[in-house]
Amino acid sequence: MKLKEIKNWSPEVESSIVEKWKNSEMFKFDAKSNKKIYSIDTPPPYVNAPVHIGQAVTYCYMDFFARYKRMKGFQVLFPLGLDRNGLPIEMAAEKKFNISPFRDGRDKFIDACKKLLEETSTETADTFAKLGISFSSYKEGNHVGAVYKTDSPEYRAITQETFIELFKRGLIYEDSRINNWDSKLQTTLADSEIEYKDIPSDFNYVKWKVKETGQEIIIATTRPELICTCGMIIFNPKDERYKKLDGKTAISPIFGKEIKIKSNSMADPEKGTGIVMMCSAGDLSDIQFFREQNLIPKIAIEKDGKMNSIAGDLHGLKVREARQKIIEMLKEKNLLQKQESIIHRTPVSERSNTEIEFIQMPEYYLKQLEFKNEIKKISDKINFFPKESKKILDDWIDSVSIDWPISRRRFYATPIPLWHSSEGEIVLAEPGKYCEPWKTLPDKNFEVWKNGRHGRTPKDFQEKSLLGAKKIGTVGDEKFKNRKWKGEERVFDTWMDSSISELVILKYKKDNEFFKKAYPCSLRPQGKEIIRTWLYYTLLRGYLETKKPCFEDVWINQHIVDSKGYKMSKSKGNIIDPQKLLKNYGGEAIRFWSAIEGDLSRNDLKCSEERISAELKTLNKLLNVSRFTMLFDKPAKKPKLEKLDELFVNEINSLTYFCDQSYENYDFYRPAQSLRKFLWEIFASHYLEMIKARVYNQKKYFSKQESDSAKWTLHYILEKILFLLYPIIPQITATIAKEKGIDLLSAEFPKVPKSKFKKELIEKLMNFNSDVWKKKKDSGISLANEIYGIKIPKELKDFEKDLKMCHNLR
RNA sequence: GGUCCGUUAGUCCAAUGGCAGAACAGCUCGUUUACACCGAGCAAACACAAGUUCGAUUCUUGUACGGACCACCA
Repeated sequence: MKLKEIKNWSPEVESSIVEKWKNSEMFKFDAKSNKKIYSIDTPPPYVNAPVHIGQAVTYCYMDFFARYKRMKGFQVLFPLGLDRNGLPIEMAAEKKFNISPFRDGRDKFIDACKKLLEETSTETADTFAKLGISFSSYKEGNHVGAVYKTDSPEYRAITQETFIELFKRGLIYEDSRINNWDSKLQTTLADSEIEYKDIPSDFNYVKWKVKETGQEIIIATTRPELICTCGMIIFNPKDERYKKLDGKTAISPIFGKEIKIKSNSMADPEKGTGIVMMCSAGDLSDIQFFREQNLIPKIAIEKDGKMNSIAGDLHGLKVREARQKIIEMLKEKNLLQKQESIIHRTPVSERSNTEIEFIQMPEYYLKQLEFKNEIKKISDKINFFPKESKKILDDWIDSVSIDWPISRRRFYATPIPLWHSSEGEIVLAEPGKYCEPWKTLPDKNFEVWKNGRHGRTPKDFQEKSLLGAKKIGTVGDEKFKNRKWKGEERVFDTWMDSSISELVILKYKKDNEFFKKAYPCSLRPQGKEIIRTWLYYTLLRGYLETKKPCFEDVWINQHIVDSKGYKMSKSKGNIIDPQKLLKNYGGEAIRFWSAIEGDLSRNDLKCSEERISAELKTLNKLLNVSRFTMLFDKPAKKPKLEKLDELFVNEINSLTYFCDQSYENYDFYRPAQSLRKFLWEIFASHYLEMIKARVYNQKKYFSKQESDSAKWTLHYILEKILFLLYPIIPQITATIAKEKGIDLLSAEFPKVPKSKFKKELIEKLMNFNSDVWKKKKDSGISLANEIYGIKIPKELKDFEKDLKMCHNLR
C-alpha cells in the first residue's frame, strides 16, 4: 500500500501486508547459503487451544531476534513447530467429543484426537502470521525451516530412532518402581509433571502400642489408610523423649503388625509428636528411605486408585473412602487421640489436577543420574539471558534424584517401538521408520535384544546393578520361531519428543552435512516455568546424542500476566485473547507494546489493552513524521552539514550504536524506550520545528546548501529510525522505507561512525525552545508571532539562525 | 522452610550517593505550512526503621507487604 493511501495505521492496513508475507515464503531458509547460520529452537505451541497472549508476546520477541539477526547478515533458521502430542490434546478431545480411550477403544480415540488437531492447527499459524512473525516458512515439508508437527510420522520416527539407540547403549531399562500415578488419566507421571497444592486435610493422632512395654505412643499422620504399609517407626536421634524406644517394636493399630522402632535423622522432633510411621508409597522420600533401610515395600493402592487386600478391611475402597473408614474404625476403638485440621501441601497432577498416588508399576527409564555433572558442565558453556535464570536450572539438576521415567500409559503420543516375548526378549523396531507396535507385528529382520532390567518384581527392588543390553538375534531366527511377539502398548512421555526439537530442526539424522554445519543451535527461547522440563531434558538428550552443549544462547522469559499482575486463568476470567487484540489494534501495536512495556526477561509483563491501543499513536506519529520528511526530496549528494544538523546526526548515530549493542544481548526494551523518546520528544517536537523554516525556505532566507543540509538530515534520521525499529515493527517501517526505495526486509543493519559530540547541547536546545514557548504562552502571544527581548545563550550561538526563524525572535 | 526478585505520582515503568524522569489517566490553555491518534503547560511519588556518609530514594542490615522458583512435612 502507498503511504498517501494510508490515513491512519490500522489492522486493516496490516491485513494485506501480512497475507503477502505469509504466502511469499520470503524468509525461506537457504541451506546452501554461505552466510553464518543463526537458528532459533522455537517452543512449539500446543494446538489444543488458540494462541494465548503469552505465546503471542514471546513469539514477537523471537521475531525481533530473527529480524535483527537477518540484518546482521545471518541466514536465520526460524521454524514454526506445532506440538500435537500428549495429554493436553487427549484431554481436549475427550471433552470435545465426549469420548474415552478406555471405553471407546484406542483407534477411535486417536481418530478423535486427529480430528481435533486438524481444526486448530491452521488457526495457530494464522494468528502468528497476523503478528508478522517471519518464520522461515509457513508451509509444511521436508525443507530446512518447514513447519513441523511433533506428531508427524517423520518427527515420531526420530524420537523412536534415538530411543532405540539409547536402548542399545544400555541407557534404557525397565524397572518396577514406585511411580507418581495419576488415577484419573491412568498413567505414570514424571516428577516434573507434578504440582503441589494446598489442600485442607486432617492430621490424625493415632495410638500405637509398644510390644515390649505395653506403653502407648502417639503417631500423627495424614494418611492413616497407609498404616498397613508401615515399614518402620522412626524418631530423631536427638529427641530425648523417645530414646528408650530405640530397637523396640511397635504394634500397629487395627492391623496388629509388628514394626521396628529406630532413630533416624529424617524425623523432625517439631512435627506432630516427633515420631513418624514410614510407609511405602506415602511419598517419594519414603521410597528412598525404604531403599536405604532395605525394607521391602508393601503396596496397598492399586492403579485404579483403590486399596487392595493388604489393606484388610479397607480392600476395594478408594483412597479417600479408605481414609474415612479407618478414621471411623480408629475412633470406634478409641485409638484416635485427636484430629487437627491442617493445610497439607499435596502433590497433584499438573494435567488432570487429581491427587497423585504412589504405585508400583513397571515403566521404562532413561538413565540420567550419572550424567548430572556432565549436564552441569555443558550448561556452564551456554550463555543465559538473563544470567540469573541459570540458577533455576542448576537447582533443578541438583534435585534430580531418580532416572527419568519415559513411558506413559496413554495413547496420542509416540509409541514405544518395541515388541516383547513371554521369555523376556525384546524386539527393536527398525531405526528411521515410524512404527506402531500396538497394531503391527515386527518384520523378520528386526533385531532381538535382551535387557537385564526387564519386568521386575518388588523383590528385586533394591538391586541397583544393570545387566547391559545385548543383541541375541533377529526375529526371523530359527530359535524365535514359536515366539508370540506382543507389541508394546505404552507411549513416550511427550518430553521425549520435545527434548529433541533442536536436533529435528537442524536435520539430525536426515542431513548429516547440514547438521554438522548448523549444530549447536544458536538460541533456545523459552519460559522459566519449563526450565526443569524442556530445557533440562533437551540438554540431557542433546548431550547423549552429541556430547556437546546443544545451544549457544538460552533466553528465558517471565510471564505475561493481567493488568493487575495476576496469572491469567480461565477460572479467574481474566484471559486476554490475542485474536481480539489483533482485530482491534493490529500486530504492530502489539509488537511495539511488547517491546516497550517492560523487560520480559526480568519481570512479568502486565498486559493492559488500554496501553496496547495507546501504541497505535506512536505508529501514527511515525507515519506523520515520515510524511513530513517526504514532502522534501533527499539531495542526491550529501551537502556540507550545518552545525544543528550535525548535532542530530550524531545523536541518531549514537542511538544506532546503542541499539545494536542492546539487540545483540536480546535487549529490545531499552532501545524501544529510547527510540520512542527520540521520535516523539527530540526529533518531532524539536528538530522538526527548528528546521521547518530552513527546509521550506519560502522566503529564501537560507542558502540552497543550508536548506539541503536540513533536507538531507531529515531523511538520514528518518531512515535510521526505520532501520532501528524494523525488527520491532516491521510492517510500518517496511511500508515507509519502500516509499523511499529501501527494502528493509533484506537490508543490513546500519553501520555508523562512533563519534564524540556534545550530547548536552541537545538538552540545552530543547530547554531553550521550551522556555520560549512558555514565555509566549504566558504573555498570550501566538506561537507564530514574533517575540522581543529573548537572548540566545552563548553555547547555542551556532544555531542562532534556525532558532530565530523557528521562534520568530526579534 | 530455602533461594531469588520487587515495593517510586491515580496506574504502570525508569534513572540516580547531591534538583526523581517518561507513558497512560486527570486538569488548564492552545492549534504554528507532518500529525487533534496534535502542541504547550499544571498537579501528583521514593513502604518502614536503623546503620555507613558532610549528604541516602540510591549502599548495608533489619521489618512489613507482594511476587516467583525450588524443596517438603509424617
